Amino acid sequence: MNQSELSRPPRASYSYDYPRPSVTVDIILFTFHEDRLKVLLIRRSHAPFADRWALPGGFVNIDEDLEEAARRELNEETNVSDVYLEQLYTFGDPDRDPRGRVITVAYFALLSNDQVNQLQIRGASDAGEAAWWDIYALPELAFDHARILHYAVQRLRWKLEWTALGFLLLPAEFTLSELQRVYETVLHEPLDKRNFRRKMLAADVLEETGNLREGDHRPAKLYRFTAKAIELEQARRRFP
Amino acid sequence: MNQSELSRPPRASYSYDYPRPSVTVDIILFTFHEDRLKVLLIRRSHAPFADRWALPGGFVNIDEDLEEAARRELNEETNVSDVYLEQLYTFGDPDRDPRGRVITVAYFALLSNDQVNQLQIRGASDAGEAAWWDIYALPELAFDHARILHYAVQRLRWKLEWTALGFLLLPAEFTLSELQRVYETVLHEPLDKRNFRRKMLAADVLEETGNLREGDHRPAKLYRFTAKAIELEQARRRFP
DNA sequence: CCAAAAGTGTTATGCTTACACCCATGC
DNA sequence: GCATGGGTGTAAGCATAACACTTTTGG
Repeated sequence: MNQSELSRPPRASYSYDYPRPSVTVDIILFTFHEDRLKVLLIRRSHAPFADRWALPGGFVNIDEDLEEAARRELNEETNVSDVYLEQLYTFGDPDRDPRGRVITVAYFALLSNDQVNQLQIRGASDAGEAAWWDIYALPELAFDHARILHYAVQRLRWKLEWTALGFLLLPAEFTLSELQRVYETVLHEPLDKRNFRRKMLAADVLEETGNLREGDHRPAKLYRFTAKAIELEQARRRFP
Repeated sequence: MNQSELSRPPRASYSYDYPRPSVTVDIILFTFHEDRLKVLLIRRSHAPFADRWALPGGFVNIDEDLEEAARRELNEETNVSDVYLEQLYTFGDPDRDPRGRVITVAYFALLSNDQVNQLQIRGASDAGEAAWWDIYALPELAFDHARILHYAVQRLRWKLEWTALGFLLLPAEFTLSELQRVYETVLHEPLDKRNFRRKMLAADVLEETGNLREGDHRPAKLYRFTAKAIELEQARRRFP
């Protein structure tokens, strides 16, 4: 920024007299549950948009980093602390909140399937109820949250196409079919089983755990992601 | 955001009593000039970081969209109005500005070579002098601007690898060699001439203008980007 | 033995890469 | 005629996409 502004001598109005916007963080927390891609929403209990569903989030404290604020808010509302978080985009349309200027930094988060069950959603008091919603059957959302969520879904798709992040939505051990279902659900298109498996295995990011998923039918091998894969995925590189 | 926060009944402190950060935009304006990738920097005239170079930018007005703020600042300091602009990232480390909490939304901008010459850099008054700096020979920067700029260069590389944005740095008509030099400079690696040309032409985004660049040696065909290419580049798709 | 999901290979096509020489012009 | 940058083709390797049947288990 022209932070030189900040240090200009007082003229008509001193720099710090500029009216300041409020800054919030919003979190789009995705998970994969019962073959559905889900997002966590909170039901608003007050106007505006009372009873409408909204993304979890809240104010950034004055001495707190943005990502830290996102983690804190998420932790306050869901009790989860160990999630993948990445900054998505900053939305600052002056009319996005009817009560005043609120700029929001949106964060995109992935929660593994097994964390979901342990998860204790708080905030039933005045934050209103919280619930997981299927991404393909959403209610009407408050503010510009529909737009934010749409943007987040696009980003998630892109991530899955080019990185190995898919596993972050699954439990530590999973079958290739389960992984494929994640990809199919997120990308919203069917994938060829043989090609999917070959590509995934060729990427050299999976290893067999030695365990089997016993179920109704033929048992399936369980896999986990290798530590190497988790590093690799940080470096944004083409990847299945 | 949990904009529900905003509407919670007053408790210990009313929501709007939260101390608010300042919000600025910073612009990383790239161009390509004399075979160098350049960025516009402004010399600070006041503390902190007096005499250090910084990215252009300034406060977001209370009723102004973020991108609008970026365009306004850019226009105020450089007189350019028709640039490619895209949001880069939001930097919000509480200590990034020694004078207080300043969150900055960074924008990434591309200016074509021929716009550079017409460009009248203003702000010699108290914003200090402005200058184009070679990206590979930068001075020390104020605040966390080195980090922001580094991030912007990464984004620019990525853009060039996967989209056809390269032409935004060049004049309306250019030779394939000139285009190749842009790519080589930005990516910071040599490219094979035949492969580069084939890929570019195969992408079906260039057309001959019919004119030739006359020079010291054999004249070169001039190309322009097709209208289609400019649309296509919006859709983030693999591309030379 | 039947239903259901797991698992497995081959071929054709297109993209990527590596690589070296002739061409047109100005001086 | 020579120096300089403009311009061109081919072959090998690799990734992708399309496609159908057998295996293993539980009931």
